[in-house]
Amino acid sequence: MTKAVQKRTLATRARLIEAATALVTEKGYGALRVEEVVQMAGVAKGTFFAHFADKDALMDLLIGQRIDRCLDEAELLAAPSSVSELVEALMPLVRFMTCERYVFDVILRYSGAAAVEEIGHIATTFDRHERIVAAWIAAGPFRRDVSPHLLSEGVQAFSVQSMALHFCALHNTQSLDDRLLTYLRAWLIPPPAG
Amino acid sequence: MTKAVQKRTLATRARLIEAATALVTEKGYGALRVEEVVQMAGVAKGTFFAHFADKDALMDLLIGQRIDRCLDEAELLAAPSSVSELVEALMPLVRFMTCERYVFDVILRYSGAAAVEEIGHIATTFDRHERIVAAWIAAGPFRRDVSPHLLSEGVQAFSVQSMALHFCALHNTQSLDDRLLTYLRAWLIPPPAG
DNA sequence: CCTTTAAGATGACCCCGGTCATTTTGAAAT
DNA sequence: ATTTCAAAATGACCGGGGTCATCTTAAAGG
Repeated sequence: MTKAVQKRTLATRARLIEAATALVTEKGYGALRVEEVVQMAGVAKGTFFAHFADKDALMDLLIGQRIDRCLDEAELLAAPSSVSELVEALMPLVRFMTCERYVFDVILRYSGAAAVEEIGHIATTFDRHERIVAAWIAAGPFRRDVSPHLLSEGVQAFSVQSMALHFCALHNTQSLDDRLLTYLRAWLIPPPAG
Repeated sequence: MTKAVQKRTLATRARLIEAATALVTEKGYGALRVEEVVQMAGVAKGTFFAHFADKDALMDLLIGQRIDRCLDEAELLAAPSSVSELVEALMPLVRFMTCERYVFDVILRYSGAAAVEEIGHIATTFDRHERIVAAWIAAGPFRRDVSPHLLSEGVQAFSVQSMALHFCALHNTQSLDDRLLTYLRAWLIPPPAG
């Protein structure tokens, strides 16, 4: 009964994504124009919007895919055994997320999670990332008075904060990784008893 | 020599802001249209952009003003003596920031701080907020192994995280203040010695 | 094969933010 | 008063995202 989707549909969709990917590779995410995508894919503009709710939905897909590849690599890593190793492990993703201001904006908009009906790719990757980091934390020498899950959410919060300040005119004295290191030491290492 | 600014200029700018404020009050921030603002103010469209770099710059001003009023009230409060009192003190601002999805988006975009040349209103209010909270923390029964400044930055990070998850389809089981409370307990209260 | 029909594709059109060559205006200099 | 000129205002225009009535096509039923 769910056999309504035609072969043609998938082909068109694939061509759109292929064209978009090529254009992003060539000129970056922020410079992507729907007009150019449909022209390169050889379809009409309306067709684009039959496949994607809006331009952001395509961005969500493309960026989500890239993030997923980062996470694939992250999963191969051994659990970090110190905060600085953790920062090291987080950096590939952080670097992608800050490669363009526009990319960071889209991610913020979609991590804080899209429309309520449909859950986007980026929101899904945030979940996946949270689980990976939680597993690292559970295996490492970090505080144990709260759950790895909560600690992992905190790592995300501090990562976002570090990235936001990285783009901020008021606070670009410290480097992104130094700042993240400072935050995560305070968050993950139990202070000496007092 | 710096006497180039005419009276007319200030009057026009005031009319634009007045019109925008009225329209926001009537229909919300997300529904604001530049076209309507200039019509109500009785000026041409081009004039708007002679006074504001873009629509976001006006939003930055309007939202920044509202945040400043929240902070004025926050400054009158006594320093909170527990995490739950702190959350209580933070909530008025948090509630405004989440009053519309659009408002939260603008704030994220501008707290992460606008163009590098010009520092926006919102970015300035984030700084002010950080100082107010740092003073509260310094006066309260919170951990002392790291600076109030750093702790305050963390409070902002967790506030943003809580608001983002509030808008997220995947994570709206817990209420915003409950979530913030959980984060801040873990952040501000030193875990028992171990 | 031909008919039927719903999924898919189309492109003219709209909306709205932002630009810029041109015109108007205020006030300083003569 | 008149001239001058830079600041301010103007509105036709553009770019780009998004819509929708209409046309095309794939494939199921006869």
